[in-house]
Amino acid sequence: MERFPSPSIPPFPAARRRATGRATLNDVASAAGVSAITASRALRGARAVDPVLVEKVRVAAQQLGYVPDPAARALASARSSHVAVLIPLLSNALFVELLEAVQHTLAPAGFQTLMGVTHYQPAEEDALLRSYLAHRPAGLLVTGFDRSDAAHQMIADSGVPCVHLMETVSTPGVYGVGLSQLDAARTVTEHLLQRGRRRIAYVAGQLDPRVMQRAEGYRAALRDAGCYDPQLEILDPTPTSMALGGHLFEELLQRHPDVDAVFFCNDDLAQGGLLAALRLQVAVPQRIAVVGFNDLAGSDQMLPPLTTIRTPRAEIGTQAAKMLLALMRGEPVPQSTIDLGFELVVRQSS
Amino acid sequence: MERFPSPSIPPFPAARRRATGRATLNDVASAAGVSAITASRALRGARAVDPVLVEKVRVAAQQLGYVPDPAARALASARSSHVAVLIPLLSNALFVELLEAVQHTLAPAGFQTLMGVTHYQPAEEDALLRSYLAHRPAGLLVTGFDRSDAAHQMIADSGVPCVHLMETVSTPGVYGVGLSQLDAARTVTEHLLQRGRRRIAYVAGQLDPRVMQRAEGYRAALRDAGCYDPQLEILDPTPTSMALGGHLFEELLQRHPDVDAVFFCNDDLAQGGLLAALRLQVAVPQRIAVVGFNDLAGSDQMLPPLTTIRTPRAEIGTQAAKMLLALMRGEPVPQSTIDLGFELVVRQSS
DNA sequence: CTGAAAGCGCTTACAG
DNA sequence: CTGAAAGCGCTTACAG
Repeated sequence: MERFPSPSIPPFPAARRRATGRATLNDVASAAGVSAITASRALRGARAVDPVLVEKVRVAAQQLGYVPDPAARALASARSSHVAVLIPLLSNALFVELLEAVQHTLAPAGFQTLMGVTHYQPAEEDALLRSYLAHRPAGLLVTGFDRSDAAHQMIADSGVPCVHLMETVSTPGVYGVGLSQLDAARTVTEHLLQRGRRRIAYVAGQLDPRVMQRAEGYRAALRDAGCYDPQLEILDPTPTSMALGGHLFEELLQRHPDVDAVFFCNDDLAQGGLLAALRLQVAVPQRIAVVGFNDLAGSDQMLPPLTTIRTPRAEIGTQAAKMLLALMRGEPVPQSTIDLGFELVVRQSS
Repeated sequence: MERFPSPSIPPFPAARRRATGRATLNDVASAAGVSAITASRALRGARAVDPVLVEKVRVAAQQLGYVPDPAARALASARSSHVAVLIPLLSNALFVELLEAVQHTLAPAGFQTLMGVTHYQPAEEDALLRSYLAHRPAGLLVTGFDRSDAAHQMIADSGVPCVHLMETVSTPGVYGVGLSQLDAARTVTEHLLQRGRRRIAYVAGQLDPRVMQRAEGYRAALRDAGCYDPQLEILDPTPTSMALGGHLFEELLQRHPDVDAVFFCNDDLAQGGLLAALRLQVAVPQRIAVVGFNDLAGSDQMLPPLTTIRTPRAEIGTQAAKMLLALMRGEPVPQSTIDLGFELVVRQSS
């Protein structure tokens, strides 16, 4: 009885294999009786391949449970299946909805979304861009047009197709899907004017580019009506929140007892303001009208329900992703800028 | 004068190059006067390399602006720098905070986060897992322990380190960071009992596993107190929202006029309930006490401020990411399960 | 419409 | 502590 039998059949050649055990394109090709490159083309649906062979390859891939290796594909083609999406913040529901729409559109097309949060910091955006661009993404989605020169340069140099979210512009060769923040702000301000308000405040947090564009819309409307008063602007760089909204609302009433309307730059601020009014027993809209921006979850549940501007962020995400898809595929893009507009939603707070 | 001068210097050899123009590891190696493999080891800080050479390589990489190609690295090492994170929903702020913490911990360690949203659908989770696992992620983070057999199998077969989020268990070999949803629910229910409430309702949406674990905690507490009444449970599979909370609150009051407290399974529901109470002029907490779960943004701003359970989701994200980092590096993990607990936050609604 | 060859930019596994 | 060779699994660029 051998305790340590020497194998009668020699072991496999001192394997240098580092294979993962998964089926490879070559496995599929030999199973289908074609070359690797034909299998590759058949699977990608590229170029003309004999339909009979395509079917053979399909079946073989199916049977072997073949899943293409994204790393190999990226290395060989110098382009990955990743799309990097840079958004300022995740704590603003707006961007969450934007992101979900993007992902929902990109995923079925075979692209993975790499999300990066910039926290409104140009330096963070630069770092993310540097890191993500190293991955040679197939496409890039960024928020707004304001960024560092270095960032602009990196994007341009990379040659990666890029679509800008949330704002509108008309610079040729620059792609974007959004709305005019200025026009929307002007619209809701004019709504307050039409309701007879004259002492209208603009209360803002975060002070990112879009918040400042809204400030411009607010100013334009009030200047046209001849009742712009810079004193009625409260601009706080703190990130927006319901708590901040309540706090700034109180501050506003103390500093300007004669104010008869407030335009909050974002709904979370406005919701906090509405709650503060309830706490302070300030009648809305009788004593003071309140309006917000974005129509976030809960605004319709407030007491009174909040008048606001509905922004089409989901549609922005979808359209931007579709535009990017076209750019990545080298297809023609009918228009480089899409303005999706906005909607004034009048509820009981104004 | 030649209109079409033929070049005196021959063009570069009919290049088969498909290079990207970026510096490669070989460029760095020759600039530093070492072999590619030594440069590779020096840059990764792996194995012992002569400190002098390490420095040379560092300088060369710096000067050439070398950025390693993740695709090549993934292909050669059969492991990417991606970590896939599967969460149920992005519309619940809880998961957004969890995700941010994860990303914040993983990014400095050089890992990219790939987020996937399952919408609480096992089939969607299976599809995401299949797709993400094809990318050979370095690690995996999933929410909870409930999933399809296929999903469990895929995770196990992949050999990819995996940490489970949000719940606690003690299955050996299974890694997790979370809290006992049952204990937390029991605690807030006991709080209501201590305040003298006896007709305590449980109002829930979504009905995901954790919501049902909370239901068990609620039942346990009430059974112990001898006042469990299954009639007082309203279980609605609809996703939670403030609007749903308001709606279910009204329904509850109509069906059970004698109810003296409500435990909402999530704060958004509770906030909606509180607003509905205000609208209906139902005194909280005098007529009815209201408590929530998670302590989401705005709960402290409500009227009255909401009593709730604070869950440490950011800390869960951080700890889980750290645990995963250790697993990915093959470092020992002191304990496979971390229970981060919870905190009862008593405000004026109870 | 199809294929043989080369190469993408790294790391593994062996040697020394 | 260092390196030459091979290979990861695809796609590109040429030919035919």
